[in-house]
Amino acid sequence: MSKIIAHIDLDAFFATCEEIRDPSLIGKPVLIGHTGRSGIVSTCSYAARKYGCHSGQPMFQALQKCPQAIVIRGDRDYYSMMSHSFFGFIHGYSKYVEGASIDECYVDMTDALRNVDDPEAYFRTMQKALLESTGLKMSIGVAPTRFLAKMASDMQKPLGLTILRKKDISTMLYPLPIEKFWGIGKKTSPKLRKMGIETIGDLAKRLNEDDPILKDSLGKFYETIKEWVNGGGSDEIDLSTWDPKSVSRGETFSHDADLESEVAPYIRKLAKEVSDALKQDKKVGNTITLQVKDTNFRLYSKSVTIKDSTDDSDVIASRCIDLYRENYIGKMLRFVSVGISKLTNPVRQNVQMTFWNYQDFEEKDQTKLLIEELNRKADKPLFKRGSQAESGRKKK
DNA sequence: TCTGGGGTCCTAGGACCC
DNA sequence: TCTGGGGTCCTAGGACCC
Repeated sequence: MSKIIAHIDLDAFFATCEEIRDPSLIGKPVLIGHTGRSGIVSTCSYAARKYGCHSGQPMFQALQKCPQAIVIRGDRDYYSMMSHSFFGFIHGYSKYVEGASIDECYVDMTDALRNVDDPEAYFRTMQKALLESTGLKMSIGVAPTRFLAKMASDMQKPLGLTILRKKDISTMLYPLPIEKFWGIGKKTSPKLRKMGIETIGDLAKRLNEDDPILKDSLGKFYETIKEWVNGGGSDEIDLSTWDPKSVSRGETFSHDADLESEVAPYIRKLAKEVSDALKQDKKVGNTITLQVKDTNFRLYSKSVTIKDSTDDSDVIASRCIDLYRENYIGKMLRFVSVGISKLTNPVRQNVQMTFWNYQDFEEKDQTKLLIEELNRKADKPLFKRGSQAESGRKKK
């Protein structure tokens, strides 16, 4: 018995939030984003889309297409508050909700629909209830797997409802152009087109023929999507709360720069923001990454792994400035970002605490006894090949 | 026409250890 | 003196998504 997975996506979320706050905007072309140097459209209303505006577009270009558009900078705090009410609303229908971004989620509706005769009517009522209570519009894709639900929610918008059953894959999914496939973007799709793959159906055919050339160019993704196009793949909802694996902040300069004296203040400011974010999340990290973009948009990335994990803004900034200095390329740059990864929770430092105790014992010449004791207590040996003990000993 | 900023995951080569 | 394979970690870069 297959599950019923819904992928729910809010339509033109940021723009709709603005319409809710200021109803005079309803029906007008609205662009969310900033107008400054290299500003882009992050979302736009459906009225603006009629003029050829779309997200990711440079702002000046959107304004050329639609000069009368209303530009709004955007208000992350307000949008995240609206996002909370959306997630609260969805939780009223199912406890199996996985947030995929600020405006989209996967929901296991199997239990919720157990005694429902007309699922379509049920989802329509749900859409209406959200619209009436918050003003938000959602498009829903319903399918037996996450992938199919995601593809389905995009088939009709706004306020769309698409039910995609396994038996309908060949008529509903296969005719779509390859660019619509989730996970195949602007680099891979032209490659596939060169191989004669123009639709998702073409891709499915080649996958099922076990095309070795295709396999070679897709790597690990090959096996995954082979399942997907045949109606397989995950139908699990991950209920764990989001646990960031990296934190970064970046900024485009007000004018191109290359001198350390110009770049370093940006690095310090961004390092402070990264540090604040780490502290708020109660995390520390030990791989520090500096990224810069040159004027040709080439991205360079340099990183260093430090021994002691940190959340300190001075440590992060000085490591990044070192990286900048060591790798100075003498090119004009337009963007810099500071990031940290290999994050851990410093609360979980029991292992280290035990280790300090271990040092006390060491002085009493009971090292071996204690290591044995610790290893007995832990599922796995705490000290692998003595390496952890080595690095810890130097700490003093 | 000239392209933001925040993330995730994958790949591939080199160092080092056993 | 020449030989090997596997595992893990680090680094850089790339593709993709929202």
